[in-house]
Amino acid sequence: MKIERAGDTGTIDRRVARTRALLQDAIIALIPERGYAAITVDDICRKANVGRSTFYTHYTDKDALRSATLEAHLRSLSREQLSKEERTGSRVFDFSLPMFEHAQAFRSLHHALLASSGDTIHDQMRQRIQRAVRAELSGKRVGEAGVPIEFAVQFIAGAFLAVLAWWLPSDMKLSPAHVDELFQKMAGQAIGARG
Amino acid sequence: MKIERAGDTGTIDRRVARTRALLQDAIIALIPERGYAAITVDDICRKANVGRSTFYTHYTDKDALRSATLEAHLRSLSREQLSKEERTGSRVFDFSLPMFEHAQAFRSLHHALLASSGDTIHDQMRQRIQRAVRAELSGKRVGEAGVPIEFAVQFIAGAFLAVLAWWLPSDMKLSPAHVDELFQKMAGQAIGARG
DNA sequence: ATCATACTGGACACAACGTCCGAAATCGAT
DNA sequence: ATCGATTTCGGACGTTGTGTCCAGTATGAT
Repeated sequence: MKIERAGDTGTIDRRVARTRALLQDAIIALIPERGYAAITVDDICRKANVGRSTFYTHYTDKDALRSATLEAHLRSLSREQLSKEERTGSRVFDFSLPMFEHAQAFRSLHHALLASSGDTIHDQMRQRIQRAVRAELSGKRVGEAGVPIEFAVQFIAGAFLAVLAWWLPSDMKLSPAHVDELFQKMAGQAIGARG
Repeated sequence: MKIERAGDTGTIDRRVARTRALLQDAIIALIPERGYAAITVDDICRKANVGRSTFYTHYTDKDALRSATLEAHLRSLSREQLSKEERTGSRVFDFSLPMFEHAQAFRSLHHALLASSGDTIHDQMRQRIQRAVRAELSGKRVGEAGVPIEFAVQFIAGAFLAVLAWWLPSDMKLSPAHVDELFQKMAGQAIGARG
């Protein structure tokens, strides 16, 4: 599978393509090693065998490189999806399977971009929520079984955090009780609780 | 409501308590202004009217301060929860309502700690997923209604990302198809789709 | 072969970090 | 009120990483 890299629009000097590919590969290789936050531009350049000044002719930032790398891969993913005919069967969401498959194929990439984001805060908060969910879920048996408890924990905790983050800056048009009601409803249905 | 701050164990010199409180308040006030990543230790100290060298006698890092601040608030939250008797009614999860309420009361704190995490990657990825979910959800009408579509989008997208992030580093004992099946099941139930 | 373009490597100023110290201020206890 | 212990202050220091610039060299396109 050929990965298109950021900036492939139109004809491009081979040197440019080469340099960008080297840099993108380098940052992906580096992130699992020491975590994104700890990486310096110099690290990337040494790994890629590219002059540091060259880096700045392509990307303004470490962030810019990361962003471009992610974008390129997501683009190639969408393209794959479009080429396949979508066989919507009993499934509800079509986007997820291709994503899981792509994640498996480009494991190190996804791992680099998702897991070790170096975001301590989110991790701290997330662990707290996960513990709470796990505690409540271990009592009730989950759904009609077949769903590993840890999967359900991740599912619910992730949903909760997303909802919370969405609700917070929204001027709180919904009351806490109302948001909670919505969350309870969807979460309860998700784990197959009898309402 | 009195917030316990990190390090309140035992008797503490007033100066220490004062300094830590000032620093914690400062970082919370600062994060919404320019985003966590852009804040420097010097910024925090100026905002708090605390000498920069003093900062380092209490926290090793900007991260350490942030972490301690979050930890202190979460502790105070758990304490509240314990003091109230838990009236488990038809609700499935007990942790969520207190969390939503706390989030409303300490809005700026939560907003500071959750929303503007400065994590460009997650945001980029998340927006992509949200778009996909929104597209698929706008077709099918959500559940038995009553649930705003955007709420459902956040819920599902958050759950998906959490599951993906959990599955990735787990050596992939589950196949993509299997993980997807689990996800489809819970997500489908969550939006009240007939299986 | 020639020209345009990209890469190099080193120098530069700058910003922020984390450490250290003596002097001043503040606390807790007598 | 006094005194010893502790904390805070402010400033200086070396270090690291950033982003810019330039002149010289290498490489691709035609």
